[in-house]
Amino acid sequence: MPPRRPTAQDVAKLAGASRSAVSMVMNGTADGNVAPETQERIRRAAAALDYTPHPIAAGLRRQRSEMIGLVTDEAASSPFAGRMLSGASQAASDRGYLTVIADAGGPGEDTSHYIEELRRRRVDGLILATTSLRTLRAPEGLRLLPSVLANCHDEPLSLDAIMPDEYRGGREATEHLVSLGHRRITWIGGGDDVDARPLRIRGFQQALSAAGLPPGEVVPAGWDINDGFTAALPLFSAGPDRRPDAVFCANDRVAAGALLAARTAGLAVPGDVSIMGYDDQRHLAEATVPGLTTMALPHEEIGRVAANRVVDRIEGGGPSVPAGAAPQAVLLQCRLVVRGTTGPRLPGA
Amino acid sequence: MPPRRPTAQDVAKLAGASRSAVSMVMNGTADGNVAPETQERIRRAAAALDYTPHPIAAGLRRQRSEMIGLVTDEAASSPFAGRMLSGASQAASDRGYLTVIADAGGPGEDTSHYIEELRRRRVDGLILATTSLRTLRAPEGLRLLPSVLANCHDEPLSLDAIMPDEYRGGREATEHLVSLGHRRITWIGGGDDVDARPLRIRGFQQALSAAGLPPGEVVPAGWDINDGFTAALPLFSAGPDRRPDAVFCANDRVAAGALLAARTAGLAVPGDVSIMGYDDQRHLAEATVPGLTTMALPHEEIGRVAANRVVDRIEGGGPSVPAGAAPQAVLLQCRLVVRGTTGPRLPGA
DNA sequence: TTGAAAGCGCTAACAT
DNA sequence: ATGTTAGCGCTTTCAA
Repeated sequence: MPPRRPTAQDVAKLAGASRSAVSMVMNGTADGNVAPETQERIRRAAAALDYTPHPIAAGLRRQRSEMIGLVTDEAASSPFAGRMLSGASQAASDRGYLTVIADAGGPGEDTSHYIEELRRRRVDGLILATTSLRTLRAPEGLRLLPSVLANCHDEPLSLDAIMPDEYRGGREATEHLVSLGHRRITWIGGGDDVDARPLRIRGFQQALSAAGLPPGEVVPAGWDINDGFTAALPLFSAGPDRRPDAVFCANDRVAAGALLAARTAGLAVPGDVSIMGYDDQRHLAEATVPGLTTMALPHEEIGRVAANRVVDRIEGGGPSVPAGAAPQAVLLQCRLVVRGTTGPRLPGA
Repeated sequence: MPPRRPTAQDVAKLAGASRSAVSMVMNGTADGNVAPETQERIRRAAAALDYTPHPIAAGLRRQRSEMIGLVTDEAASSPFAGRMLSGASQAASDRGYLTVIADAGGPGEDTSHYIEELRRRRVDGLILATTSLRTLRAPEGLRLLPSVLANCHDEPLSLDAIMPDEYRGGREATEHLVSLGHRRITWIGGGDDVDARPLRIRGFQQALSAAGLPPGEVVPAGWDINDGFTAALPLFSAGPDRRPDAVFCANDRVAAGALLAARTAGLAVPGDVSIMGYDDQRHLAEATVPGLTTMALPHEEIGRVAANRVVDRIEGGGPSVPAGAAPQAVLLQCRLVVRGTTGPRLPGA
């Protein structure tokens, strides 16, 4: 049974001061209101009793819970959700907020029920985070308290949205390949179901064009290892003068399949062909032979930035978007992670 | 700005009843204390005002927060953490509890700081969850309120621990291979750094022995794709009469490497050799060609069971372990997921 | 500079 | 069967 915890009253008694003095000392509002030596006695008494203020009582008084809610669509099935959660909870904790979570359990699931539940619990702010980048209609409940969208946005933009800069990621990944001397670069994979794909492809074509190269070929396929394998095998089986120098894969799983296809076709990676992934999926990208070069999605940072922004809003005191200020989409940079699947083409190849 | 929410007082006034009657109606303790028609009026008034009780105020009065804390060691870098979080938060929510999270950020990190922080915030109970199965020294703070360990345990057992039954998983996976007619089965992978490995291997040997087969060969290696590849290649390159019928891999990444090695060695899977994984790592096991047969770790269920047990303890009112009752280790079954990498050996092979 | 007092919104014991 | 009252532990205003 939890032993009874000391209250501010106990501390006041031990220090020979008043309850309010204790409160001020604990909240840092004592200077100029409480004599320094009284402050010191209070601090000592608090330490002696191992006193910490009761946040629920304080919250009741202040009408704040010092909690932010994090609603996810499918934390369970994503290898990325953990990074966002951990980034957000870290940042929230650094600013004195607790993070409470609610997971809808699936990508299509309605999150508004969870949002209402968290509102009922009086969270001070909300983050709605999706596992893969998407456009959605923001549930009305979000508008009733400070909130931001993470890895998703609504159209037209009515709430702050924190997202990866997929366009720039696509561009910089391609620039990496071009800088290695590759000229014939083919895009592989990805269906039309994910918002990120067209952005990455636009960046891809943009980089090629900026380098004075013709548009790259785009081979559609799914998002899984076998899709990458199936799509890449015929490309790699073509003659040396007809096959690509490099492939830019829609994600790391597709890249893993392409890697497998290269091996099957008897091509050396990166000697004969370079392979670029996307996502930096943990326990996959670093676990292939050789490790995948890839663009890392900044999930942890997305969580961090989203939490900080919500807290800013809470402490700024306004609703999600301050009256007069337009909601903002914040694009965070993806990070190039160079491992073993990209390199210059070998002369002999 | 959040519009001012109605209070029990407002509802009482509108319904022409007393505050306490409202309280009882909202808490389901009204029957026998409040006249049925008054109850009905109160319910209607509450609905009209869109009233929901203020959980912080209730918590202050009841000395309960209706929150459980979930402390993880490295949610960010594990593909499995999400499943535990989502199982736990789902179960907690079903029982009226909010889940608050704190992530230590790394496998070696000290969690006691986070446990103290959550205790300070007056969570009613705690779950300490690790990303991979391990033995640890339970931080003292856990003993001060209802708590359980998830995916880990202490030695000697002083707290309830919810874990996968790795021994049985190893046994049943092996039984699957044996039932397909395989006789020469080799274990591949896994270092001594993970508690799960010896258990899985014990199950493996136990199943072989129960089938009247000699002990299986154990080839140590790491836990990643390249480790599996490196370890499997020489095995698969041996002559048909010297190579294994099947390999049981320490985890799915090792199995993915073994699959690649089989392809490199020119072996058909499962025609020439069957490959068994472990973990059911999302976006890997189902994404290889063919999909990996594997034992799924019951992470979601671990989260669910852990949360339910904590809530049981909270509502039972005792400390982590009721006086007199021994702490309990609960082993949850792993689930065999048959995909494409296991099957009978083809006659011609 | 200090301390007393009034709640925050709710629940539970008590009086009617 | 109903309403009244006394806090839960804290913050903050106001009077001394």
